[in-house]
This record gives sequence, structure tokens and C-alpha cells, in this order.
Amino acid sequence: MPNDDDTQPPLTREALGLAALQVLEREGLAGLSMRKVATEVGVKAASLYWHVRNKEELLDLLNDAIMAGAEAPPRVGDWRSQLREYCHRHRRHLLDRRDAAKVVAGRLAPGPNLLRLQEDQLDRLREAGFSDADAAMVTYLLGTYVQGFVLQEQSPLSASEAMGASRREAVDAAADQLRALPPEEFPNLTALAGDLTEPDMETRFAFGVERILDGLAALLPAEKR
Amino acid sequence: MPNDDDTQPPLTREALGLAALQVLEREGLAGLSMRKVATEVGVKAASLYWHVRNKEELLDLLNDAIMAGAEAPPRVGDWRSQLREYCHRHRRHLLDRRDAAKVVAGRLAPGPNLLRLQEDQLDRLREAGFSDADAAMVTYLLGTYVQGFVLQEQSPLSASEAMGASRREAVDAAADQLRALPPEEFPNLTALAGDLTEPDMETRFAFGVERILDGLAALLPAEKR
DNA sequence: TTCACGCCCCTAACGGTGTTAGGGATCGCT
DNA sequence: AGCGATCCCTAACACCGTTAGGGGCGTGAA
Repeated sequence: MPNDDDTQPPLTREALGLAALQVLEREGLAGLSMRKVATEVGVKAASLYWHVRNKEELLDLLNDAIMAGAEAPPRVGDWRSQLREYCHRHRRHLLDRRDAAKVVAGRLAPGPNLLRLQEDQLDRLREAGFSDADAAMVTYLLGTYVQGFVLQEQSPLSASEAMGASRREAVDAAADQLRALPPEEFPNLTALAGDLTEPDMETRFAFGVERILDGLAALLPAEKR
Repeated sequence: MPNDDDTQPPLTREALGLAALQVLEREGLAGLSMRKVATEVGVKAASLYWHVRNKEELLDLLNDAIMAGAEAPPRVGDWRSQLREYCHRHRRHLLDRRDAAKVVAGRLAPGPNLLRLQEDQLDRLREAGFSDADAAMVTYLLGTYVQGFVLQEQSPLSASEAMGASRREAVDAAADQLRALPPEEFPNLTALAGDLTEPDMETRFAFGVERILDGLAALLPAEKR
């Protein structure tokens, strides 16, 4: 897998981000090391420090590489359906890349790829009638929600799932664990064990999105809702 | 700082979580190692593996230790103000503990301390008139939002803030960076640079909470809003 | 009393990590 | 021809998570 072709392209910072992305896909975030990224681009570890101050900065490049190829939804329908599409696409994009949310989370400095999307989203929000201040808040709110949600979705829900066990098994185990609580002390958790462990993440995500969209509508004058 | 008192209390898993919490406060998540936690409880690193399968399991204990002492808001006012209080308290609790969000994020297996809060919140939601399924979804939604928000809030907003620079400086720098973008390509980002870098996280957080609460109200029959 | 066993801790080591110091090689420009 | 910038290297440092194997100590059974 290492790039030992010696007709390799010049080693730019952008190429570093791409290499990191491939290592991430192959080994996960925990397995992403300077040395592995270096081998990926056909170089020794210490050489990376010529292009990058430290690992943190490499992760910034990776952050942008992850967002590359993310596409804004088509400009059709009302603001509501466009924003909804935005959220679902963003989720899918992160979900499709191993450990993407862990990388992106807490890295609020957006790379060029994310900036492009934010620019577009702001445009649609203002066009829909949101004030400048509100529009800014809304992109932040939606971004936070999607990122936070996928972060949970992408991490194993228990140690047992981290090793072998399927998602279905892990979910059942979680539900049983809730049901095993003392019912006099935890009447609601035990009664709602099934609902709380609802395994369809798609509907769980959509629920949040729809609530937020409902809340946003209230910001607009009645005729623009 | 290490606990070299030899009349130390017995080394339980709970005590391990507490020790990890102290190390976290002192050194941050990046500086939290098995060896340091071990010294904190007056023991050598390898001994921890008698009480804990691996570091991941230690972090689970830490996760619960972090949530210890979190208090539910008083049961006064309508469901809306109670839920709002819940969110703001949760945020404050995490914010007050160094790197708490990073630890909690992506660790959805709740410890006893969080379970206690969830039980209570579910109780209030059902009492307010939410269906079982909705109540379950709501606690998840609110938890996700708060966690995701604080995760961003607690992480340095740029490499320059990680070293020395004050928050105020970092925010100004971020705004300038947005304004420096080509205005023809990024008309909205440049125009809204000020709004996008609004430094008062309290109001930013509150904005999201209020939108979500508005959205939740729509789930209830009109007379219960 | 002695033996065995479970509990809890130890030392020593393994392979891996991020990062730095310092030194070469190659290239274009003066 | 010489110089400086650019890019990569080897070697090493301190630290990391984790495991193997062993040593005491306490208790309960023989």
C-alpha cells in the first residue's frame, strides 16, 4: 500500500491530507500515525515536519481532505427541504468515511472545502428571509448537531461491539441492560428501554432535524414559513 | 501530588475514576496516561490492569466520575423552562471540567450518574405530555446537542489559541481571516464575518436550545404547549 | 500447623508513538 | 564556482499501552 513509485507527484500539503485520509480509511484514527502517513507518501516520518508543524496540523489537513467532495443539495424546493437535505447529506458524508466525526469534532477551523458549503448555506438562509445574525447562528447550530450526532453514531456503543459483536446484538444487550435496572428506582428507563435503544439511526437523526427545522420556522414572519 | 500516604483507602474502580478525574483536571486528556493515574493512587502502572481491562475501560470510569455531582434543576415552572435549565446546567457542568466533552463524546454507554439524570428527565417529559417514543428521542436529541456544542466550545479555536493567545485575540483573528476571503467568491462569509464569530458562547448555546424547544412544543397538543 | 489459593502489586520488557537535532543531497541563481 | 534554499535522511529521546511472570500477604481448609 505504501507509495513506493518514485515517479510520485510533488509532496504538497494537500497531498499529505489525502495520504492521511487513506491511512484513516485503512487503519482508523487510533492507527493513524506520522510514520504511517509518511510511508504512505513514500518518505520517512521526520520529513513530514518540513511540511507540517506537528500532528495537530496534519489533522487539520485531514479535516479538509475529509470534507472534499461534499456536495450541496440542489436548489429546489423551499428552504426547509433544502436545509433538511443539507443535514442528511452532511451526515451521510461523514458516516461514509471511517472515524470522520472523531476527526472533525472539536476542529472548528473550517478548511476550504467546508467554507465553500457554509458560504452556500448562508446564501440560502438569507434568501429564505433569515436575518444576518440568525443565519450565522443557524449554520453553527446545524453543524453542531450533525457533527455531534454522527460522533455518537460512529463510535461503538459498548466495549462488546468494539470486539466482534454485531450492532444488532449490541443494541439488544443495551436494551436488556436497561431493563435489568431496579424498576422502583428507574421506572422510566426500564419502561422505555425499547424506545431508548431504537436502533434505526436514520429516524433518530431525522427526528432531531425536524424539531430544529420547526424551531427555525418560528424565526420567520408567518408568510415566509 | 501523587498519593503516597500509605493509609490510603482501598483501591476500588470508583476510586480509579476519581483519580483519573484529578489527573484530567491537572494535565488534560492528552496528558492522561495509565502511568500518571497509577501514581495518583500510589501504585505502579501495570497494577491498574488488575482492576481494569484496558485504558478504554478506565475512560468509562472517568466518564462516570465526570458526571458525578451533576444536579437536576428544581421541579418548578413549565416543561419548557425545566428543559432549558437542564441543558444549561449540563453545559455548565461539562464546561467546568477540563476536557470533559472530549471524554464524554462518543461514549454513549451512560454511567450510573448519567442514568439518574436521564431517568429524571424522562419522567418530566412524560408528565409534560410527550409520548414514550418522543420522550426517548428528546433526551437523546438534547444530550447530543449539548455534548456536541461543548465539544466545540471546549476545544481551542485555532492553533494560535492552543499556544498563549487569548480567546479574544483568537476570535478577532478568525473574523479577520473570514474578511480576508475573496468577496466575489465568498460574499456571505465576508459580509457575516462578525456574526459568524460571535464570541458570546452563552447566547450561541441558548439560541440552539430555544430553537429546539420551539420544535418540541410542536409535538404537543395545543393546550399543553 | 501447614498447605493452597485468591488477591493485589511488582519489575522488566516489547513495540510503538510524537518530536527534535543535525547532517547530507539536489537544485537554481548569482 | 559558490551559495542558499529546499527537502529528505539517520539517530535518538522520552513516553506510551500492554503483557509476562513472579512475589508477597491473608484467609480458610486439611
